Amino acid sequence: MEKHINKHLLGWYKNNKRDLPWRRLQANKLPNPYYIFVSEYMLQQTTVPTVKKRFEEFIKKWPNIKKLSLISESKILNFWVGLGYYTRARNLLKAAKLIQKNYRGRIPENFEDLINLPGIGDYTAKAILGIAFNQAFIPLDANIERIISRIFAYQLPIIKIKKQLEKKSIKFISKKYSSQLIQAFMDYGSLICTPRNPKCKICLFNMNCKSYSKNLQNQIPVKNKKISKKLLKFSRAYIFNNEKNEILIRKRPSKGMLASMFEVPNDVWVNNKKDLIKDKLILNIKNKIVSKGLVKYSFTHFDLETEVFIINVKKNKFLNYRWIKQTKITKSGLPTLMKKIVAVAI
DNA sequence: CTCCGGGAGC
DNA sequence: GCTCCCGGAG
Repeated sequence: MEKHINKHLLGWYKNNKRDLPWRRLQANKLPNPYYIFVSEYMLQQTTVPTVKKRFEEFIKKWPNIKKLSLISESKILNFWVGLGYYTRARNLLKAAKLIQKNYRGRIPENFEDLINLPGIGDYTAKAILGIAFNQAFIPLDANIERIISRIFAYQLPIIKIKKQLEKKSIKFISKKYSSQLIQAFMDYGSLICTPRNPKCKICLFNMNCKSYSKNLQNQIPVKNKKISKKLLKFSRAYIFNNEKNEILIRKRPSKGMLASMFEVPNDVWVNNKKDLIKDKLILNIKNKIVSKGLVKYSFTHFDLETEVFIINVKKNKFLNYRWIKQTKITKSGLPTLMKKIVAVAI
């Protein structure tokens, strides 16, 4: 059955593959390993459409490991703005520096070396080996997990059946066409065997799908049991606007949320509104402070509600701070939350 | 507006 | 098992 499904997938892939910039084939009929390496970091917890917009920009700036290995962390963090999960950017840069130093700039072609690089886990190591080097692996991403759990109609959350999925996935591995098959699976999951309302009617191997035969395709994969309602936290943010229409920003601590990213001054995030404590910068301000409304923002494990204030100040009262022009906010190194906060105020 | 999808580190 | 963001769908 696995061979039969693979054949359909490979045939389908020929005519239906997504045109993605990191997939362009080299003379050896495989993609550029550096492109796969970079794209897999970007694709962790981030959807293809978002990565598509940013990948080519990245490659233009840093076209190979060597170029990338020479830059500083602040450069890559500044680029990463809007992609989120900023640890990925730090790890990508660390990995590039290690590859330049220890492997003369060549992406390692074996599992051991890859998985020891920062930011590369089981999935990413197998994805790089399979897609870029055509080695016989099946990386279990959300698409492939969904397809396999539907084929076998597993009625438990993915997290509970990782072992079974891994075992089943091995039978699908292709020695000869590994690179194409992996990408075929992923595209099929993204376009046909979709998370919601899968297109079972036109699926090429619906006769092999236990979920389809039991009409369970909309229940599988089973959702992870509900995480209790997200915590709501509170903050207040202060837009210091100077006579040149510039806004004061500063760097966040190197640990925790939005680590080392820029921010506008804001109070420590607290669970109860009444526990809010004014940020040091605002304490001795006599100028008029005007509320501009609320910004709600959702993180992985809590939501944040921030009241935004604007204060007109003189630039020379705030030495040792960075300012950015109001007109340059969208292109600035501010993470998305901070851009939304500024947008409410101006 | 709410909900949901998407891997690694510790 | 908890911590890390953001965009798109409904």
